[in-house]
Amino acid sequence: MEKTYRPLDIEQRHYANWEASGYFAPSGDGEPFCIVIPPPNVTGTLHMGHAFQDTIMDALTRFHRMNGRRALWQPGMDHAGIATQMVVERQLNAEGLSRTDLGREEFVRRVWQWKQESGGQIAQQLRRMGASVDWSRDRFTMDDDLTAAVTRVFVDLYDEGLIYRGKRLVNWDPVLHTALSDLEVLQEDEAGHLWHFRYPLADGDGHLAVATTRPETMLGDSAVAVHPDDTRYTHLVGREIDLPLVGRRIPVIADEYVDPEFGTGCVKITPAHDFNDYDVGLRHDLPLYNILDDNAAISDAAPTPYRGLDRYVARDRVVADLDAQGLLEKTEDYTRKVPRGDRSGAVVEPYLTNQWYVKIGPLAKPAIEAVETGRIRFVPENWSKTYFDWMHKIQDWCISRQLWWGHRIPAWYDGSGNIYVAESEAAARAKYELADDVALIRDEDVLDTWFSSALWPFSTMGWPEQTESLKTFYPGTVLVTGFDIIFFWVARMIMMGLKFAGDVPFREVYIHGLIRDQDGQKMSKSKGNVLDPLDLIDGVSLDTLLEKRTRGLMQTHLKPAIEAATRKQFPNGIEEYGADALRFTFAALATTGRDIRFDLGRIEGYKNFCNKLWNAARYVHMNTVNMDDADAEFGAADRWIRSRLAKTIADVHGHFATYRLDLAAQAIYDFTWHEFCDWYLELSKPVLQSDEALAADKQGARRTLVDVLEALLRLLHPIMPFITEEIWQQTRRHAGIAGETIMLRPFPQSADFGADEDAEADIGWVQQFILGIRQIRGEMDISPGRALPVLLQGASAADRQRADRHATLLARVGRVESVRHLADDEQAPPAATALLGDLRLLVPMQGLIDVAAERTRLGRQRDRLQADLGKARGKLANDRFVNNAPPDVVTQERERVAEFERRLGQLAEQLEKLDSLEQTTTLQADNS
RNA sequence: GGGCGAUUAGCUCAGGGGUAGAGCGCCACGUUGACAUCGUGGAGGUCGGUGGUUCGAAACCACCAUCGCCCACCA
Repeated sequence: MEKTYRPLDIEQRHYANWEASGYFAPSGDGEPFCIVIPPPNVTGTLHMGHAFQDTIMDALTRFHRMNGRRALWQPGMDHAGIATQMVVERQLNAEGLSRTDLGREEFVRRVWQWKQESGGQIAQQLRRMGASVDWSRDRFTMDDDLTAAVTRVFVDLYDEGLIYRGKRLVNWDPVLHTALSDLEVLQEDEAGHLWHFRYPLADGDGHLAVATTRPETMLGDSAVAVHPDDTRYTHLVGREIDLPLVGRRIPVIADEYVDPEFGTGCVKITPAHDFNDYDVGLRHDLPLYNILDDNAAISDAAPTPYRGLDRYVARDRVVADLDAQGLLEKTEDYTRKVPRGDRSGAVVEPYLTNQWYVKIGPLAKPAIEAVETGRIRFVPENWSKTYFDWMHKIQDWCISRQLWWGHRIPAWYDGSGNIYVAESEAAARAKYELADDVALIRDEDVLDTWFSSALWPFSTMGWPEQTESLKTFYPGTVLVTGFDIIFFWVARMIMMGLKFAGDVPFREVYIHGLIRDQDGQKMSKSKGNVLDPLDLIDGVSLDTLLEKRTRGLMQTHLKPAIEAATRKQFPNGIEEYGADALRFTFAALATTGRDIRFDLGRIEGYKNFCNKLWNAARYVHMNTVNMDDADAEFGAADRWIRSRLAKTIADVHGHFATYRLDLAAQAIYDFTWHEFCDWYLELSKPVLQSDEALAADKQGARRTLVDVLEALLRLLHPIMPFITEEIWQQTRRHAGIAGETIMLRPFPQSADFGADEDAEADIGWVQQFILGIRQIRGEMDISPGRALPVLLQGASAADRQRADRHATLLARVGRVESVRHLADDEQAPPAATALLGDLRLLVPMQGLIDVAAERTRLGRQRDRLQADLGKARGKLANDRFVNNAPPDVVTQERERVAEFERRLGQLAEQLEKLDSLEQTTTLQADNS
């Protein structure tokens, strides 16, 4: 092995081998385990959120696979209707073409071509992350069989009356020219105005005032509403208004919807362009005036002067015209919510169109129950509340989109506008017994991308065929996803799964947090703070990083600031950390449900951890060449590390079971670094490097080194697959283990290594001994290389035994030159002191130790002890504590006080000696 | 307007009714044949504030502050 760990040399080699060997496919006959990947957009590239999520899913999959489960991580991609169509349309625009120039068929062909050539980069990036997805089952939401599943679901829902077509207000994106669902519309605060207009009463008896943020919509007003209990306006209800600019007579109506406290208490009602007004219109049977067209320009339904004007031009014109007529009362500054399409960013209009809807109530009810009854569990459980909140007030889902890329709606119309829904035109003719000469035209619309995503857990398994996969891997075990798509995706999968696959789609939903930058900001292209996971794996130069962060920037004025910030944070670019360090970082930060600030310090530290492991392995391998089957005797240190490993393994199992990858990572890290490397490796050296040590003892140490390392690699494999495989390929030979890959070896079990309390106590004593000596050495500035003589005072029989038994360890690891027991009546020489229970470790001072420094050191210890003692005594002096606290707590407190007192006594004695010593020294100095 | 979350060492974060933790950073010393991507020792926190429950609160409860997120039709 090389002296230092170099990730890039090894990672890609192993992945290629795993994939080629078919290791990712489910195998064996264990209990099935299944995770479906949240299908990334075909247009997408891997970002930090993916990398984080994929790390979690891969760690879980590898863990369960190693535990004997028939594990499937189902990969695939989403056709991403709007996003993909936008990408290809942009390309066309660059060629001076539009999609209408091409026509639908040719355009769709172009999209497929784009997908073949440049779609799905993310699949390669997933490989770099080490994702053990079963590529042989890769699926795309537009594949023929998945499309068939979509069509089938649509037809079944339609036949059952759960899909309907209706004309009502939808969120209309005037740039993309499509309807959007409520979820795809983001409400954003924007500065605007509130205009107060006077509307003259038709009988010439004055006017009333209305306030609006959208003056142009007054062209479509059907009424003015007041609150029924608003006595200011009771006399106006039932009278009419002369609508200015339009010349229409509209009524004044009373409706509970109006808030008398707001504005003037009079609301203009525009049923065709506002969701609330639409409802008011329905209640009062008001006419709808659709004054906009598909581009959100003023339509022919409005008076001639405004026709064809953009909505914002029309707004200015309306305000000016009303002002000219003296009808503008006042203009206030006002912040309002502006709805924008989440893809286009365009301001969305409530717009009257024909669309397809899913009647959601009957689907939502069982989906709510599934979570209420615990058939599906959210982790952390808190998120079920978010789920319920949304599900209880869920609205019908608008599923039609006026796009070309997507699953085309399986509905046909005849000349009279009758609708026929079936799997195909032929099926429709058969189903509805239509004559061949009836001309049918297919609906132009496609389905919301999320419609097919909702079927993902069973469509990928071959549904509606009752395939072996479906039977085995549905329901899935756990879904791993971000809270941002609980509504978009999780809820809809639950509804569709229950409806069509006969069961919940997964048993648990693990919700993880968002990856943010070091300042807690969301990573986004426009902020220029994006980190590319591949750059963390491979490293990147500053120049490349600057280029990536500023390329294609919309707001070019931010470029200098982004460059400056990037130069400041990454003056030398980003070094190469490797996929394992990145994965370990994600795992260590994966506390459930909480957002994560990505900290480069952490990944740096975990790369060092890789190096630590690497070098520990080098040491183990170095000492275990040509292992034979000679008899082995396990010494205390061997039994100790085995016991510690058993404990760690048990902890890791527990942490995986509760999805606490952070705690699992922490437990492994601590064991590896602070127990195996810091202690066991050091403790093994005296045995292995000694000429006197018995062959069986040496064999015991060798056996332990290689056994523990080998198990540790398996323990770590789910989080760090590459480095563990690389090392394991050597370790297995030393350990005499068969098997071609660590991936398919069993996950360690606690019982493989027994707990050993005696060994833990024994080595615990050795550690305390050595730590005591080290502390003296460190604080007294004694060279680490210098071996120290140690005197033991007040040793019990057990202390004597241990000191003898572990003399070699103390000598070598503690750098102790000699250990001598002071006789009971023997006067201790001046010495630096460490306490180990009743035992005192004395390091004679002669020529070694500065008396004043030792006194300061002991004084500090004494102060600390006294503070603790004071607190403990205070508690015991409190009757209410003694009477009310649990007896064991009181006992424990008494023991602490005794312990503090004993140690304080020892320290006081030592300090006294130092005092007298110093006096002597001073005396001598005076005399000379 | 509702709801949720966060606030612990300089930074990033665990923890959790009785003794405050890790990594990074900091200080000192150190080339002991696994590792300087390291070793050894050390410094550093009245756990956001106030009140309550309790023998005991950093932890539980209430309120407040600050920050963040989600949902919602006030023109």
